[in-house]
Amino acid sequence: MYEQVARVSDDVGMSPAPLYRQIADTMRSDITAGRFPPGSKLPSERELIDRFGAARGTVRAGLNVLITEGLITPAQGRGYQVQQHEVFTLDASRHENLLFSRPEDGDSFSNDVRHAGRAPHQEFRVEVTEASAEAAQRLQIEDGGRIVLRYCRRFVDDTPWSIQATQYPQWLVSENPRLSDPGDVVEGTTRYLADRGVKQVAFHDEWATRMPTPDEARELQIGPGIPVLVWVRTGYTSEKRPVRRTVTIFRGDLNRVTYDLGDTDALPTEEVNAA
Amino acid sequence: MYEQVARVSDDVGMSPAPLYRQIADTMRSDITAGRFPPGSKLPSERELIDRFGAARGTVRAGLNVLITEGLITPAQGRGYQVQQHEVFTLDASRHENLLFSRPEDGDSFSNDVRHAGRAPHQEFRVEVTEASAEAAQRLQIEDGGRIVLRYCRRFVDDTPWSIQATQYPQWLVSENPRLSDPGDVVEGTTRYLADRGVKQVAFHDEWATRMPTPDEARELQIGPGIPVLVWVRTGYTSEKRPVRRTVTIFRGDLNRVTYDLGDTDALPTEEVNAA
DNA sequence: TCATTCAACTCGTTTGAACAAGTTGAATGA
DNA sequence: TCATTCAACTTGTTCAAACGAGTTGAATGA
Repeated sequence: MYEQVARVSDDVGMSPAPLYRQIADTMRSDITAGRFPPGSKLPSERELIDRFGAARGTVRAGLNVLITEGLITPAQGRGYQVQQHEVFTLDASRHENLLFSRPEDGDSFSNDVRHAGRAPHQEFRVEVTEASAEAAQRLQIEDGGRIVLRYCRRFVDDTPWSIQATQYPQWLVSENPRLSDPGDVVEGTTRYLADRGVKQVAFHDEWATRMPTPDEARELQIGPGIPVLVWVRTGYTSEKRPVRRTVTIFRGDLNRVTYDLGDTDALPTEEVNAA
Repeated sequence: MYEQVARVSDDVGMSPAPLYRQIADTMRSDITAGRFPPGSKLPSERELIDRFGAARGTVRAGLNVLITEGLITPAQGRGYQVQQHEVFTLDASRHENLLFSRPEDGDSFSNDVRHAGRAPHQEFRVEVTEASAEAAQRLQIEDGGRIVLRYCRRFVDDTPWSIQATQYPQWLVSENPRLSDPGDVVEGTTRYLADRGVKQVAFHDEWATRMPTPDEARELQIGPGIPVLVWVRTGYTSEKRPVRRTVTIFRGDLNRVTYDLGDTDALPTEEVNAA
């Protein structure tokens, strides 16, 4: 009976929200209502100061809320712009079928991106290090054993997309030297290994999200308010032997992941999964 | 030839990093180096003002960087505390085997949480609405058709863990009325449906990350710097018929997800996957 | 002993000012 | 015409001051 009264007192009886939050709330609903569509420019701080009758610091505090929510991006000299994302979807469960793809198709990233009509680009770097305790455990090698780290930073149309670090145990690299080739392995490393008899028949995937470290934010060119997706895939051979551990950091605003599970015949043949 | 000179000028020749960023960088490395372990308190603003010789606003700007990185949390009157996470791992691929579990085990959430020695708690709410265009398409019903929305907010030891909204097409609820029961379906709704002949044999999962909306931040009790994981699972029967679409919002700092793919016999039997 | 009060601490909000630095487009001059 | 300059914008950084509001523990008093 007093439900509505209680609600009202939640709003009215409480001390009013601080001004900077009112500014944030107002601008947020203006954005989500479409009055400032993605890619458009917000009013300048000067205009907002006049509109809300607030000091500059207060206006900036309000805008900062929206920045940390990933809604807007500031640019010195140019104003604030509403974020516009273009989402790329990765089908992680399809990747287990990668071994059956044709070798001339190239690696799956370039493949997917080109299929979407975009231009892929990759940078590689290879390092040899000692395995950390965790890496050693996951790759089932002795503590402090050698591993080869294969870094890869990926771009789509020159926009940084993901950074990847794959750990291979030394014994595997010795038998498959192209893994330590700092250049691209055109057909993809998984395919390369499979062709040489090291078939990954099972994967353990882990997904998490967090804010990027400063290094990651720099490499992926993302500012505050944009989280990253962290993907850790461990690949196993049929002898239960782990052969690689890949850590991929995705820009959270640009990427989605899908898994198809169970009797895939029961799934719609043509997933019309527009975001 | 001038490569190195350019590099040096990037570091030395450039104007020094602004003071608030120096403060952020210093405090960040203090934290990551373990000088302020998780759960410990940072020096007060007053102390940092003295240590860095900066104005209070500048110190706060520095700390704000760490807040939006999810590293620290401020509390009025109590100071800044280094974040401490306790991560809960959800095995999403195991859930496809849920139908073969024993009915008396209860739903999988309560199950998992109790298995970890924690106290689960759930709140339910049910609504009947018209399907949005997207919902109608995904659930393969006519546009504007009725759907039943089943909300669930989950807690672990009274900490908000996730909020979930499941859409069921009206025809399914008519045949299985307990779906519109605002209370808990003890054995889990998937199990309940399976027992009544509606077996979900395939799933399409989508994962994404973003910053929470203000509503989500309130419901999950998370502040700036903590992203959410968004999980959308669509369940299909063997007749290729979608029967539900579940959207789950997880606190990103508390949750991890795993998938086991491929020939699971090749995976280590006892996953010692400590974070 | 025990509950209360309250001073001294903490962070939260807001103002106003000043200068630095990046961007843009119009005016300028070759 | 075309490149340059520069004024007038934009956001970025920093300072100083004041008051509000939550927390804590020691002093106080019953």
